[in-house]
Amino acid sequence: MSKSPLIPNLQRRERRVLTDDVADSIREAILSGRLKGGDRLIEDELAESLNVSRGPIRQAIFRLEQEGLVVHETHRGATVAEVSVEDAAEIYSLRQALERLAIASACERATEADLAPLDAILVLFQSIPRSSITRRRVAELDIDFHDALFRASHHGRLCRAWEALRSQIFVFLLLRDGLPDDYLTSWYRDHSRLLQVVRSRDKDLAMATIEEHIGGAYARLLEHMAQHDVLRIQAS
Amino acid sequence: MSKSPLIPNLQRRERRVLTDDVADSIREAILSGRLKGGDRLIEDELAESLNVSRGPIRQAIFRLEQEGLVVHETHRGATVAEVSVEDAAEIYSLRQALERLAIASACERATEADLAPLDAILVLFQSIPRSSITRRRVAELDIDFHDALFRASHHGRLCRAWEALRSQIFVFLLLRDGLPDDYLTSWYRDHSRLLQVVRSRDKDLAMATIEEHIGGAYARLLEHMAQHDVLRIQAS
DNA sequence: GTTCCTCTAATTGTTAACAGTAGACTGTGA
DNA sequence: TCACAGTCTACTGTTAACAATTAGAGGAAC
Repeated sequence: MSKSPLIPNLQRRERRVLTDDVADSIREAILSGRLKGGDRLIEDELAESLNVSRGPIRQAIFRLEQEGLVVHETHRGATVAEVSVEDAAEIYSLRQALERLAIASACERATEADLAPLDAILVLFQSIPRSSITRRRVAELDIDFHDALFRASHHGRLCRAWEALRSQIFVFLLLRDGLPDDYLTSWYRDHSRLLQVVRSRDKDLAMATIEEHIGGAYARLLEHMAQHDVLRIQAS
Repeated sequence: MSKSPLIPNLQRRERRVLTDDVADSIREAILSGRLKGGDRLIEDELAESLNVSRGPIRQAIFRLEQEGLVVHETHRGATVAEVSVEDAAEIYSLRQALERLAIASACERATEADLAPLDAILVLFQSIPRSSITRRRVAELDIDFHDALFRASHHGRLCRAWEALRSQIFVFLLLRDGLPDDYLTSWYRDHSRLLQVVRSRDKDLAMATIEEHIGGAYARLLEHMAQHDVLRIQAS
């Protein structure tokens, strides 16, 4: 019962509501591949399997639509979004525009306290034994790093625009299966370089660095999609 | 490539649903000033005055939150968003990033058919007698013009990011009361220049032009907010 | 065989009643 | 006067039943 010791940390824990849990469940089902592109999301089915009524389900679907994981048509229902090469182009070009602004704002406004989480993620990454690391774990750390970067920009609306893209990027990060050693080393090098240019407070350098960073990620994604038939990740 | 002349205007007429009407009503109430920053949006009140149940009201509130016109807190209800000078900085910096990408994409991908609406808006603007023009009408044409520009970018996700910002920009456009003649002439000159650089297909020139365009709008807004106490548009 | 219609089943949109929470409002004691 | 319980009220979160819409299966006309 005493979930609040005297004064633990004044973090205002935002109250969780059913919709939050439902959205998390469905999102996880999509990201883990249990739900594939094109699959229909039928409110009654979800309601029964998650043991809630349709109200929270509807709201969760609406939220996931904002995240770009779900497509909803009036009177016709919602389906899991399918991603194509064109979607990748949209997602990464928009991402580049957003991250450019994020890193520029971070150069101006980030405090050392804002940058500490970025350091922490890099340290955490290094502390994971290479043998036990997974594709999913790297993807999570990647998203967490950029999350922290957006937060360091102190730009609420920019963060929300990023949140509308984040899950879709995560989908792409999970596409590849292998984790070659050189990828792991370049991951660390690239991200610590990002943090370094923020600390340098050189906006132009920072923007150029992150443009190359995102551009590189997009190039690798395109290459991967060309090799492994991209249509596989669409509805079969 | 004629666009299916057999069946003329088979625009996919999207079905309207109660939530759409409710969202329009509340949005209009906010934009027209009937609802002011800080005002509470009480579901029962809105439901009764609009003669619908709370379900559609709730969905509409979440949609307006997505548009940035409303702030919602769990178990605490929704209020009309208040805008400050800091919000203006966020909105215009994000807008600049989005429009930069939009005009660059439009340079690459817009067809003449995509640009026709832009021409039409300019012609329409010129056709309105200067005596009967209103601040609101100019604001609408302004938003319509940029709407069409985003559509011409053929970038769905970019359009959705713009939609999350559009209404908030509209609020700022309505702030000023006067409509000096030189503003009207510069409005036309600036926007026809935007259309012109898209037609030139010179991405760098286009991005530089729109950066100046948005930057100028932001500068005028700041000046206005400094003169007329900005706090007036917050909750009194 | 094809085209059109009708009907039906599945599924979403809407409503109204119920449950739980946060903040205001009392009254009490120093 | 203030601090602090307990209670109350107004509101949001949730549910389940009802209404409206769509897609598809079958059947009749040609």
